Amino acid sequence: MLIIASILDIAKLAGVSKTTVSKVLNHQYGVHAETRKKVWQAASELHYTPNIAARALVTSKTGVIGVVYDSFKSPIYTELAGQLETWARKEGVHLVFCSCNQQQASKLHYIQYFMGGAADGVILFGSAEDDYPVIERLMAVNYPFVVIENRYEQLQVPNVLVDNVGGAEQAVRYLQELGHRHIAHVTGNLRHQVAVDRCNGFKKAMQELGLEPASDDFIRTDGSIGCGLVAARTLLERETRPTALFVFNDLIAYEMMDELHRAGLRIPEDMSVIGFDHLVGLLSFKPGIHHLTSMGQPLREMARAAIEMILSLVSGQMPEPMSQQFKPVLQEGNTCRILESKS
Amino acid sequence: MLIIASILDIAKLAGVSKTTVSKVLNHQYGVHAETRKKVWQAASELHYTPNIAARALVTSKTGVIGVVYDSFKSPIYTELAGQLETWARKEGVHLVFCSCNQQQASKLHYIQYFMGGAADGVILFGSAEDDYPVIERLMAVNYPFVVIENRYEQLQVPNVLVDNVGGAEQAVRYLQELGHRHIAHVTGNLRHQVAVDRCNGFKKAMQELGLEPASDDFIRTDGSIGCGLVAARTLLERETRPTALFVFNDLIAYEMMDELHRAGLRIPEDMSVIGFDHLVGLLSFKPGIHHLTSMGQPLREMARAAIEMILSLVSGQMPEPMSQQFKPVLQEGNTCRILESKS
DNA sequence: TTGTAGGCGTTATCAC
DNA sequence: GTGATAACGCCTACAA
Repeated sequence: MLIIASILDIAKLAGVSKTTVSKVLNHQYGVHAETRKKVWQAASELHYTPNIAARALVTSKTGVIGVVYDSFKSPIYTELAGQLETWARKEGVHLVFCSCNQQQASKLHYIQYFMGGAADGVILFGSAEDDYPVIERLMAVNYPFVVIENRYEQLQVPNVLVDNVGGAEQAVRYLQELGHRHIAHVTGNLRHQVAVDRCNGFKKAMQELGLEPASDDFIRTDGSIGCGLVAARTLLERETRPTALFVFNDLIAYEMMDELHRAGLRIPEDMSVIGFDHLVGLLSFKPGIHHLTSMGQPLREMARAAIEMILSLVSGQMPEPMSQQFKPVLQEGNTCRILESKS
Repeated sequence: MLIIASILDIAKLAGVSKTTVSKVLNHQYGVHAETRKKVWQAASELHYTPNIAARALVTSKTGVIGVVYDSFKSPIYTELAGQLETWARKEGVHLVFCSCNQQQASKLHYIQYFMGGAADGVILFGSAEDDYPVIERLMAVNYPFVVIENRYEQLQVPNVLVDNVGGAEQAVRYLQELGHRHIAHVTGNLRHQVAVDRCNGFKKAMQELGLEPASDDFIRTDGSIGCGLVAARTLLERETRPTALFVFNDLIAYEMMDELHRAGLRIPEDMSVIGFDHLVGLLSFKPGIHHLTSMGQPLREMARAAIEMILSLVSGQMPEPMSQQFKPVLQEGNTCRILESKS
């Protein structure tokens, strides 16, 4: 049987009242040094652990922020988790994470768990458009939340985002400046706003540069593990191939390069590739050769912004500004080559 | 201001008592269909969210298990997180994760958070020897917990582990069968039991095979990101090099291969490498060439065992058996070559 | 300096 | 079928 001592137990053992114990435990003034010592003595003897559920019930504060993921699988997200941790620690709050593995029902459960007193607010990670009900729920009761990497067209919510459109444009322009004219785009899961934005950025830049992409220059994927292989095979089957690829993210890009390599294509000689995310942590242990050129996300700053926003919301203020957007930064590797003009 | 409705609010709106509302919400019998409808109506109107803190206070059950990590950085751990999720869902419980980023104080805080009513039990992830205080605390109050990938010599605790000693032995034997005689071991952080075990397995197998490793055949690392580079350089400086490496884990192995490759060594022609963990998820997007031979961990089974154990503990029974050990499985890639005997 | 009493939102017991 | 009432462990006036 669980034998967790309560304040009452301490009070009995120390021969004082509950109030006195509470005061001592919370480091408040107005208790005799002698008494204080007795209380601490009793507390440690009983291995006292405060019942935060009960405490939260009366103070309605837990000092904890919940973070809701779709999945822990994506390395860029776990990277961001580390950054969030860092800032949270600096601000003196704690973070607990959960992953709903794409199950909307689970997501709702976790949100309710947090709303119901387990956390003071939540950070929601970029996810599907099916999130509207969740968001509406949160807004209805005015529970503090911040969204990372996801926009909701009709709703004005506190969010931290990356300029995916701009980043995509920048990637295309970079390839164009290297001399590429025929550029294809490998999409992510277009049910996610992130993927839509990067795709739109690609379209926009191509149009502005007068490079009309053909319909088969959009290679669609669902962003799942292994989708890069499929995309690569699709590409390999074509009779005329682009000279460069702008790929939704680094994971897919790596998978594709792997498969293209296997088919005998050299990178960047036969195909230039630019990704998105700049997964440095992982890059460090990948056997040589390819250091993927990629649009990097300023994760540190994003994490900081998210923590600051949620904390101001928790303390009852509207964050200023309500929404922050960060610019991706091009990180050059060795997977894009200068194309000599052959025309 | 937060406006979360309570049962009392619903009761007022529906014109019934708190008790009745509670019964309806918990799907209990003995309420008129009419009344039930009214209650649900009022609940949804007020966006009712149950206060799990208050509920936990009276039922002392949350339906949630806490999982405490040292860090989310290790891919093998996030992989395991996914597996835990899967089994937890099957069993109808939810999981929340936290990472203490090597900060012992943080770890204690999270444990207390969970013990104090936020979870029914915790799963502790393989970590440092400094964990004894935490474990003792948990045992003192009889709070349900399971340890994954960590042993405590003097304490008998419910744990799920991998036969690291046996796995290391198997790796060495494999290399020996391929003809290798001079094998070096790159260690992990020897403050972790896992690293000590794999090192001991290496020693044991070498001894049994009559291959006495020299003292500089142990290349020590602290397991942190980038340590593989350092290890590789240490290796490159030596005048006589081993023909094969047994590396603590895949991450370090990849880093080393990267650096060795850069220095002009070919793998497996000039150096055979075997790792530990078999990070398949990551392997899939690594540009060709090297598919690391590695000792794989049966994560699915481990996750299942951990969930089952914690649940039986939560329900008041001792898990049977108290401790489960799983055998690593050799996964052949293309980083180990057959050594022709030159003697 | 210390103690008493009330209430946070929920569930459970037991009358009505 | 329904509704008081008491607890769970904690904090915080306020009284002694």
